[in-house]
Amino acid sequence: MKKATAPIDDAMRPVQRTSVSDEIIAQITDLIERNVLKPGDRLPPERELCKRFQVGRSSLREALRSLSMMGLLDGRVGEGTFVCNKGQYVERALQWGFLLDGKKLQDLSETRMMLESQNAYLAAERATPEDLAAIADALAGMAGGLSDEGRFLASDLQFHLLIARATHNSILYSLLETTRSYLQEWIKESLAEPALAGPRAELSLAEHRQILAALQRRDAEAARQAMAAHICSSSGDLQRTSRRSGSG
Amino acid sequence: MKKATAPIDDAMRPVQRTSVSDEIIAQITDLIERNVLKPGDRLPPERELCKRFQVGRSSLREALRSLSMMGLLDGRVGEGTFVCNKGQYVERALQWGFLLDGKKLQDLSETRMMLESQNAYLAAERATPEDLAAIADALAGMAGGLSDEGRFLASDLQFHLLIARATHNSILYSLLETTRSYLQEWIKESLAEPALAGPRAELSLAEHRQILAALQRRDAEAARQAMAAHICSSSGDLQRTSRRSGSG
DNA sequence: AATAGCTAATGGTCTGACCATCGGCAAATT
DNA sequence: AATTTGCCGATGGTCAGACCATTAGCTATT
Repeated sequence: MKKATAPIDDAMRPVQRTSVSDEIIAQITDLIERNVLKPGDRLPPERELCKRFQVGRSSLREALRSLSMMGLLDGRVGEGTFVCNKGQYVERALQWGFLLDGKKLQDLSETRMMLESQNAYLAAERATPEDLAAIADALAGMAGGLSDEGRFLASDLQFHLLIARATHNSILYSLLETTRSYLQEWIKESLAEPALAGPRAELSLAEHRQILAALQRRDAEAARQAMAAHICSSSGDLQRTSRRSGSG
Repeated sequence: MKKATAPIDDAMRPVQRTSVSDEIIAQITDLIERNVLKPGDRLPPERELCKRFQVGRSSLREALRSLSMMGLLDGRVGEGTFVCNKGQYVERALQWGFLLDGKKLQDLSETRMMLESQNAYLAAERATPEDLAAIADALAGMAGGLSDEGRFLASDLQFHLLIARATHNSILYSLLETTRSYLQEWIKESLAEPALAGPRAELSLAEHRQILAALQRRDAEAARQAMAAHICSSSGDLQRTSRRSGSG
C-alpha cells in the first residue's frame, strides 16, 4: 500500500530529460520542415556543427546517423552531408514488417500478387507518357535478352518496378521493391530450370506484352487481370520449383 | 566520348562498401528477426558488445542509436539496453512530426484500402471459427462503445487487425498493423469531429456488420467489397478532416 | 590536352576519459 | 523489525583528440 507523503501527489510530473542527440535531431528536422534546409543542400562539416551546437562529435554523429536512418540525410565521405529529397521514414517502417517474421514463400507470393495487380490497376490510370515509354523500353530489353538470362531478368524486374513507379505512390513502390528483393532469388532459380527456361521466358514475354497493352489503353481492370494472370502463372512455377528444391 | 579501356566494361561493378555501424545494425536486426533476442531481453553492456563485435564504442553506439530510433531497442541509463516490442517506431515518427504531408497520407490511405480489402477476401476463405468469434467480439465491443470514443476506436482497430490475422499471412498482418498505427491519429481526429462523430460511428458500425456477415457466409468477394466500401467512406472523411485541419 | 600525383577537406572509426543515473547492498535510524 | 539513508559499482550518455579512407580540386608532369 502506498502512502501519500504530501498533498501534491499528481501535482508534480516526472521531469523531462532530453538527450543531447535528441535535441540535435529536433533542431535539424525542424530546419528541414521549415524549409531552411532544402533537399540537396549540404550541411556544414561535422566539426563545425559541433562548435555551433556546442556538443561533442559523438553526440552529433549519433544524431546525424539517426537522421540518415530516417532517410532525411545522406553522408558521403569526402564530400559532406546532404539533405535527402524525401524522408522515407514511413516506407522503411513498413519494410521492417517484412523483417520481423519468417519469410514464408507463400505469404510473399500472395503479397506480391496483391501489390502487383493493384499497381497495374493504378498505373493504368496514372502513368505518364514517360512512364509508358520507360515500361516499353524494359519490355524491349526483355525481348532482346531472350538468350541472355541476366539481361532478361534485369529487364523483367525493371518492367515491374517501373509499373510500380507509375502509380506515383511511394509506399506501394517501396513495398513491391522489398517483396521483389526477397523473391528474386527464387525467381532466378525458377528460370534457371533448363527444361523450363525457354518456354517460360517466351510465355512471360507474351504476358508482359498484354500488360503493357492494357496500360497503353488505360484499361485499368484489364491491366489488373493481365498482371494477376502473369503473376499467377509465374508464381505457379515458383511454387513447383521451390517444392522440388525443397526450400519451403 | 568515353573510351573503353578493356573488354571488361560492364563485367565489373562498383565494390560494396559496408560501414561498421550498418554491419552491427544488420547483425542485431538479424538476431531479433531470428528470435534469438526476444522483446524485453537485455543486451550485454555496450563495452562488452564492443569487445564481441571488435569495434569501437562510437560505431557501436551509432548502431544502437539507430536501432533505438527505429523503436527496436531502448537504452536506459544505469540499467542496460533492452529489446522493445515491435511497433513502437511509429510513436517515434509521430514524435518528430513526419508524414504530415498530404501526399503521404493519401498514399497510406490507398495502401490501406488495398490491404484491408484483400485481407477481407482472404479472411473469408481462411478464417477459423475462433477467428470469426473473435471478430464478432470486437464488433460487439464497438456497439457497446458508441458513447465511449476510446473503447469504440480500440474495438474498431481490433476488428480490422483480427481480420488481418485471420488471413494467416504474417506479412499482410504486419503491413496492415503498421499502416493502421500511422493512420490511427487521423482516424481519431476524424471521429472527434463533433458534427460528424455520431452519424459516422453509426454508419461505421453498420458497415462493420456487413463485413462480418460476408465473412460468416464465406463470401470472399462480398467481404472485399464491403470492406472496400467501408474504407472508402471512412477515408473520405479522413481526407476531408485532414484538408480542413490544413496539414498539407 | 591529358594524365598522374599531391594536398586539404570530410566523413568514418577508434580510444580513453569523465559524468549522471540506476540498482542493490549495508549501515544508520526509527 | 521495518524503514530510511548513504554508498558503490555498473551502465548508458557525452566529450575530446587522434588517425584512417575517400573525395574533390589543384599542380606539375608528360
